[in-house]
Order: sequence, then structure tokens, then C-alpha cells
Amino acid sequence: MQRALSVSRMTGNRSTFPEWYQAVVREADLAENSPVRGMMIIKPWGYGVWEEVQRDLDRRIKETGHVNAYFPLFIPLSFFAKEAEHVEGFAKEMAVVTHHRLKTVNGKLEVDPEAKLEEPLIVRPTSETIIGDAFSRWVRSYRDLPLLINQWANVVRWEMRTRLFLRTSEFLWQEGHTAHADEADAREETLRMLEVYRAFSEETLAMPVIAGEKPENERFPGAVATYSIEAMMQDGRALQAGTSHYLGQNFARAQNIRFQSAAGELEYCHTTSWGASTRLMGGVVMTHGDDDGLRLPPAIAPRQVVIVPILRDKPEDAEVLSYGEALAKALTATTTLGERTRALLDVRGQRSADKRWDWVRRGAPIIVEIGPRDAAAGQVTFMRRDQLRDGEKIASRSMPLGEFVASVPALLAEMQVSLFAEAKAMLDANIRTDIRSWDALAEYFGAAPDDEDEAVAFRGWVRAPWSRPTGAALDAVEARLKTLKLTLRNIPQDQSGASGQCLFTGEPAVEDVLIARAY
RNA sequence: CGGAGUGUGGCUCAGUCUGGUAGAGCACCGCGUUCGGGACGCGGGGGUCGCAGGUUCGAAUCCUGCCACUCCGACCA
Repeated sequence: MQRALSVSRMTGNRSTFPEWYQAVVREADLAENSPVRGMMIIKPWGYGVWEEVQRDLDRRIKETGHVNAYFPLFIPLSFFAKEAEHVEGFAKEMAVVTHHRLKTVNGKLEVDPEAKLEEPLIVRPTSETIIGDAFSRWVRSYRDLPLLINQWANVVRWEMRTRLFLRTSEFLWQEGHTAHADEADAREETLRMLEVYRAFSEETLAMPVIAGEKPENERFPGAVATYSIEAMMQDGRALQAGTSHYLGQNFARAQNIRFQSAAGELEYCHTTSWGASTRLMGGVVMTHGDDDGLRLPPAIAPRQVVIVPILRDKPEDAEVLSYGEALAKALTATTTLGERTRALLDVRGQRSADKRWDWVRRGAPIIVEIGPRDAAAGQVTFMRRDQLRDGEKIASRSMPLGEFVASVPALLAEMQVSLFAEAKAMLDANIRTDIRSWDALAEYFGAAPDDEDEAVAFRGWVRAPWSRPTGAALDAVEARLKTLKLTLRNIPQDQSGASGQCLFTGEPAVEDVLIARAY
């Protein structure tokens, strides 16, 4: 089959899926590596997708009562020393600013040793500490609570190994930080935001997820409880797509976030934090991409309908162009998924065939072609990106212009739903619930995971009953799973009552846990 | 920080073993024919061959040192 990409995602070979992923990111013009190791350049089409992601998620965050603010990029080193677990979790990946001036020595630019900072500054890896510091001044009374703040920002974590969008040294995200008068209110907030992420991921990104609580060894440093949404990529691996943390009073104590209660008592707040990042973009690629490139859910496509005019440097070109302009204008006047339909007439000088495939690779949901024949007949010819091919043929349809314009909003809405349904079917079909012993688990995931050369068949997730071991017993489980390159993803929220015994300990099970290879 | 590998035009790479003064495909520019399912012909622009030193009449090629990147591992809310 003729493909837009030189590598296929579905060969069953473990090594080609990452190559396919990189090819899609490049060919869809989303992002590229930068001169700075591990940091990416997000290109206009990729940033356009991020802007749609931001817009929709921001609306949901505001609808749940939060307001946006902005805090500094640099955090004094001493702020991290206040929460022991927190600093331990991030210490190994911090970028540190130690000087504030350069000078020229023998024609060379060097750091001026006399410009050393009194106290080093950390480039934020996350903002709990600096926002908590502000909270300690903002909160006085129970009447100031709850304090519901969000910020859109970039953060830096000095990662050893990076991949575009999935793990980069700098990434863009939103981080919510809230303070509450009591535990119940804070825990409710934590779960509310988990649900916002779940709904956003499924409705807007068309990316089905499993929401649940992380086992204690996977908790955010300093958190009392961590929750996540986990999405299944097309190679079967799990991607943590968003997290929400109940921080208890740990950060409040460390940073003195206190309030006077109605009874006049001085109490520590209960705080939460939650975040989702540009990693979501990688999730969209690995959920919806195919061998022709990216497929974008209409809700996050910067252009939902792209019109490619067939031009031949002949007089009738003008007619085709004005026909295209009228079509773009008519489409823009319609409403799709609650917003103005985003249409574009592609008037670039490239050949029509090249432009068409460019938009296929970028994942534009509907690609319209109009030529002299369409203009004369008052019709359009179009293809939908989610059903591009009928066997080896490109599947296109023709329709009278007026009818097409009227049907686009419903068509895009249908594509949004069908992309989700496709991914949901894939997720549901690939969670094994019949594996009840370590031996069966080992057999399923392969006894020799170190043999990278061998083509490996697709592996999904396993949902199995467990006894929720803690401490050293959990460490032992984790170490054992590591021999199969597996991790505990989360404890799904929708528990239907566990039965039988724990897959790891043999003790009576209390609930199900998700086991998978992860990104 | 360990193990392996790679640095040659914008991209993918050949050429290195056996030294002779830089190539292919794609992309780009021009002209023409084309264009409704990834065009073709002709012409053209673009590279201090990762950096520094050495051997040599002559180095992309041989030697020494350094640097960068990729993959595997360690690490990864």
C-alpha cells in the first residue's frame, strides 16, 4: 500500500514504532529538535494544535471556578529545602542559575565570577514551592478559602533521555494549585480535576483513558495521594496524560499556609496540585496517527477544512480561486462543536498534489479539492482524513456546494466521535482481565524482554486483582515487575469489587490494579 | 556515568578498508510540457567532509587528541 510515511507503525516490531512516531511528528510539521539538547521547537502547525488544546482545557478549568495567574520562572534554592520529599524527587533534574553577568576575556565571552548570585536560583521544575509561598501571604482567614489558582507556563526538568513531546527538558503545561480549609474539600477538588482531565481527554482529544489512583511508589514527591489518567498508545504502552495530587498539609506546613477558622483556631490548609502538558500532543499522535501521518480530532485541528484549488496557470484559475474563497467564507460562517468552523483556502504556489498530501500528513480533518469542473458544476470533491483510504484507493466524494457547507458541522462532529470510538474499541479490546498469576503475566509479556532484536507482538495492559501492598512489600512488587519492564499504572476508579487473591502476594485481593509497559 | 555506534549540501546516505583534490536520491531555483490520486524533461544554486594537530607531493580517506549526536542501560511527578 502506498503510504505517506516511509515507516509503518504496525509491523509488530518494537523498534519501528518509535521511528514511526518521529516520522509523524516531523512529517506533520509539529515540532523539531533544537540546538539545545532535549529542548524542542514547536512549529506553527504544532503550536496551533497546542493553542486549541489550551483554549478548551482553559475553559474547563475556569468553568470549575479557577482563575489564571502567573508566577516567576526562577525559584530560590532555599524554597525547595522546606519539603524534604519534594526536593528529593526533583533534585537530580534541576537547572540552576548561579551568575547574572558575562564578561569578555581575551575576546571570549565568559561567566563573570564576580557576578555570582548570593543564593542560586532554580528554573522551576514545577511551582508548588513558589506558589505556596504566595499562598502563605494570601491566606489569612477561612473566608479566603478555597483559593483556586491555575497558571499556564513552561517548566524545565533536566531529563537524561528525551523524545519530542513525550519527554523534553522544557515543556509547556498548566499547573493548578489550590488551598482548602479541610481534607474533604481538598480531596473533592483533587478528584474534580481528575474528572476534568478525563472528560477533556476523551471529549476533546478523542483519547480514551483510565482514571485512577497511583500506587504509593508512583506518587508525586510530597503528595499524600496522586491520581492519573492513563491512555493506551497504538503500540500498547501506557501514557500518563494528566495527574492530580492531594498534598495533604505537607506543603502547607513546609510553607506556613495557615488560616484562622470560624472557631478562631489557627489551622494549616490542605492543598492540591494538578497538571497536563504538551505531552498530550504526543498522546494524540500515538492514539490517532496512521501510516499516512497524523489524524487530528476536529476539536483541536487548527484548520478543520482545508480547500486545495486545482490550478493550472490558465485563465479559469481566477474562477476556481473565487469559487474557493466563497466556499471558505461560507464554511467560516457555520458553527462546528460550538465554535466558528476553521476553514482555509490553501493558495500557496506548490503543486496541488503536493498540497493535498501535505494536509493529509498534517491531519486536517476534511480536505476539499475544487477544480474547474467543480466550479462549473457548483459542487465540491472532498475526503475525510479519518477514512482516507478505501483499500488502496483514496476515498473521495462529491457533493453540491450548498449541501456540503450545510453538512460540514455534523460531519466534523461525527469524525470527533468516530475517532474516539475507534480508540476506545482498541483500548477495551486490549485490557486482559483473565491473568491471575505471576507466571501467566510473565508468559503474556514475554519471558525474555531484553531481546530487542526479536520482533515482538503487540502487548496491551493487564488488569488484575491485588492486595494493595505498601512499603517494602510494594517495593518488591515493583522490582519484580521491572524484570518484565512493567509498571503499575493506576488503580482504576471504576472498581466492581475485587475477588480472589493478589497476583503478587497471594493475599486476598482488595481491588484491581493496571499493569503495563509505559512511556 | 557505563556499553555500542555515527558525524560528508536542507534531509537520507554512498565514498574511508586500498590517500589523487566531493557524489547520488529527495528538497530548492529557472524554462518547457503537465496538473482531477504523490509528474516528466532540460538547465542551475548549494558542502572549510564535526573540530584541532600530525604524516604525506597530495587527506573526507591514515595517525593522535578533543567535541557533538544517536541507540541500549542507569534515571524519569
